[in-house]
Amino acid sequence: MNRSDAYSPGSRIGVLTTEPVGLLDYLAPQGGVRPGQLVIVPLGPRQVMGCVWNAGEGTVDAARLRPVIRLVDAAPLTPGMIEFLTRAADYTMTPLPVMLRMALRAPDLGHPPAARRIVQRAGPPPDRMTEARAAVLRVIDDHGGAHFAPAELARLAGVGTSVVKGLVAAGTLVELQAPRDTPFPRLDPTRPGKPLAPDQAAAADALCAAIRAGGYGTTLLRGVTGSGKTEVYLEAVAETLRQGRQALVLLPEIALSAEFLQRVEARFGALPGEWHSGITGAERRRLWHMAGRGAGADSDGGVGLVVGARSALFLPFRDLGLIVVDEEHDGSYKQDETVYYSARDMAVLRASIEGAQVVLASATPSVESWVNAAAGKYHRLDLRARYGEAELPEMAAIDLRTEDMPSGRWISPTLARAVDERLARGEQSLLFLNRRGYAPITTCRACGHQIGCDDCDARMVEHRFQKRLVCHQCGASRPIPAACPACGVEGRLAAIGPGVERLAEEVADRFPDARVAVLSSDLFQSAAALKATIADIAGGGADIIIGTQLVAKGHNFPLLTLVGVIDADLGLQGADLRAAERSFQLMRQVAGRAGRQAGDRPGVALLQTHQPDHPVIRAILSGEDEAFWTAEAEARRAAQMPPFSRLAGVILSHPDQAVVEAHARELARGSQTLRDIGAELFGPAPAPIARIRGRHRMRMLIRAPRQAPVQDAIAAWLAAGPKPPANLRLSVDIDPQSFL
DNA sequence: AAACTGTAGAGT
DNA sequence: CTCTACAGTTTT
Repeated sequence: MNRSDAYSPGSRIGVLTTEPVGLLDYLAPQGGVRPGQLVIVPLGPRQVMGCVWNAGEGTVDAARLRPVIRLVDAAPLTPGMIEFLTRAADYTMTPLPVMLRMALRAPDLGHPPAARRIVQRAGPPPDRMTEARAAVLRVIDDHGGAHFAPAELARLAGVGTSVVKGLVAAGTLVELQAPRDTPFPRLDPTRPGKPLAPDQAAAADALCAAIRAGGYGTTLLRGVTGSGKTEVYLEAVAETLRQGRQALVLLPEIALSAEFLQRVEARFGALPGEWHSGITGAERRRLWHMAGRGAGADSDGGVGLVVGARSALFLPFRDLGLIVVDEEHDGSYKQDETVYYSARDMAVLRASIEGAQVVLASATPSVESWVNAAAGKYHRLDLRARYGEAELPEMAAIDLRTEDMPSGRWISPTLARAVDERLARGEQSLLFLNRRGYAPITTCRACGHQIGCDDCDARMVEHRFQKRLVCHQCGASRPIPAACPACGVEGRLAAIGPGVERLAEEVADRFPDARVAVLSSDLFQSAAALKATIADIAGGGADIIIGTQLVAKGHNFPLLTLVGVIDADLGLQGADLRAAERSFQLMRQVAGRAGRQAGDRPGVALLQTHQPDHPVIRAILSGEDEAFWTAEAEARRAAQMPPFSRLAGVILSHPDQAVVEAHARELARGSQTLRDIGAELFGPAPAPIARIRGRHRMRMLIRAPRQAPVQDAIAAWLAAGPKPPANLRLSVDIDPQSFL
C-alpha cells in the first residue's frame, strides 16, 4: 500500500467498530491513517476498537465528527483480510462487526504492551574497566551475547544497577525498548524431511509445484490412515516457507496437536505457533501480532507456521500461502458457536483471496469434497500404499443376533476371546463406544418415567464417576436422585443402555487383571491432562482402552492390534441424510487405529452389529471406498440434496412456545422472495431438540438450486417479514451440517 | 453492546 | 414530589 492510499489528518474516515452499530464516521488522526489500521475511537462515553474501513459515508454532519483517539500498535489488516471478512460475513449472513470482533479476539489488543527495557552489548569495553564492570560483561559473554533486563543483569553479575547504568553511559551497553511480543523462532525449511515412498514423493512434488507457481488452488489429499499424509503436507509447508510465505495447519482435535507439534519440531528444528482455546492470553496476543508480521524471511519476522483450531483462520496473516485442513471431513469444523461457519469452506474462501493453496487431507473425505474433486474443481492426490511396513487391519463383523448376549452385557463372547488373546500376548485392545457417561437412559421401574432435563427436550445421562445426571444438550447436572421424581418410589431407578463408564465396569469384571484406561472428553480437566494420558497409553500404560470418538482422531497407539466396535449400528439409523457418511467415516477411522505399527501381525477390527448386511457396514468391511462415495453422491443427486443443491437452516427460539410458533408461521406465509429464486421452504417444525435452556425452538429449512443467491433472498425475506417480538432469537445457518 | 433518556407507577 | 423499573433510543 503506498502513501497516496492514506487518509490525511482531519479528513473523514469510515471506521468499522466491533459494536453492533458497525460503520461510523470519524476524523483521521494526526499523521493520517491507512485503511486496515486498527484504531481506538470514542463512542458516546466509551472507547472502542475499530478498523479504518473506507472514506466515510458522508451522511453525518462534518461538525459532529469526533477524532480518532489513537492508533493500535499492530500491523494494519491487509486488503486481503478485509475482503475475507467482508465476504465471509456475506456468505454466512453474519453482521460484519461480529466478523471483525472474531478477527480481533486477542487479549489486550487495544493496549500497547508494557515494553520491557533491555540492555545489550553495543560498543567497545569502557576506558575505565573495573571488577564490577568486568563481571557484568562476563555474564553477557557467558550467555552468548544475549540481552537482559537491567535489574536482572545486575543481579546475575552480583553488582548494583548503577554499574549497568555506568556501562550504558560509557557506550559499552545500549538500552533498548524490547517489545513484549517477540517473533517465533524461524523454522528451517531446508532441513531434509523423512524419506518418502514413491506415491508420497509424487504427491509432495505436485503440491510444491503448485505453491511455487503461486495463486489459488485446492487439493484433496486422500490417503488411508497411516499412508503418510502428514509427511506429504509438511513438504508443502516447507515449500511455502522457502517462498517466504506463511502456512496454517488446521487440526480438528486439539488434543492431537502434541504429537503433531513434535513432528514439526523434528522436521523444521523449531516449534510452530499454536492457536486454540488452551493457549494462554500472553501467547495468544503474541501469535496474533506475529501473524501480522509475516513469515520472517526479513529481519523483523513474525511466525512462519501456525497450527491451530478453526478460529486460526481469522488470524491477520500478512502473507498466507498455504492452508492445510487435516481430517477435512470432521464435523467439528462446522461447530455451532455464535457464528456458523465451515472451516473447510472458509479456508477455500480465504485462500482464493490470498492466492494460496489449500490442502484438504482425509482418509474419508466429505461427500462435498469428493464431488468437488470428481468434478475437477479440486485437484485430487491419492496415497495408496501405507507408509513403512504397516498394514491395513483385517476387518470383520460380529453378528450380535447369533451371539450369546446376557442383558446388561455389551461385549460379545467372540470379541472377549479376541481381547483375551491380545492380553496373553501383551498387546493393546481398543473398545470403541461413541457414548459418554454411564448410561444414556435412567428410567423408573415402578412407573416407567425417564428422567429428562428440565430445560431441554433431552434425556439426562448418568455419569457415575461424577455421581451426577448430566444433560448433554445444555450441560446442566444434578445429583442422582434416590427416588423417582415422577412417582416418588425409592430405589427403583435403573440405568438402561451402555456408556463408556458402564463398559469400563464390564471390562473390569470380565478382565480383572487388565489395566484399563477410559478416554472420554468429560473425564479430563484440561487438554494437557488428556495429552499426558494419551502419551502414557501409547507407551504401554494400559492393556484395554475404552474410548468415545475422541480416540478415532489420529492418535497413534503402536501396541494396539485389536479394535472392537461395541455398537456399529449406532448412528446408522435416523433420518439425517448425512448419517451414512458420518458412520462410514467414524468406523473407518476407528478401525484404522489397529495395526498401524510395523510388524508381521496385522491389526484386527471387529464390528459388533445387528445388521451385518447394511450397505454401510458392508462398504466398511469390503474396503471399497470409491463405490461407497459414488453411491452416496448418486443418492444425494437423486434426492436433490447438497452438494447438488444448497440448504439453509433457520432457527427461531423464544421462551414462549406460542410466540415462536406464531412468528414462524407468519414468516413462512411471506416466502415469495424465496420462491422467486427457485427455492423451497420446509417447515416450520419443532427443531430437532425442541427446547434448549428453556427456549422453545422452531426450525425452517430452505432448499435452493446450487447457483441461486440464497443469502440475498433470505435477507429480503426476513426484512419483509413481520416485526420480530421481543426476546425472539433468529439464526440462519448456511450449509447446515445436520439437516434433519 | 453499553450508556443514556423518557415514562409510568409505587411510595412518600 | 422522588424513586425505580423498564422500554426505547443513540452512539459518528
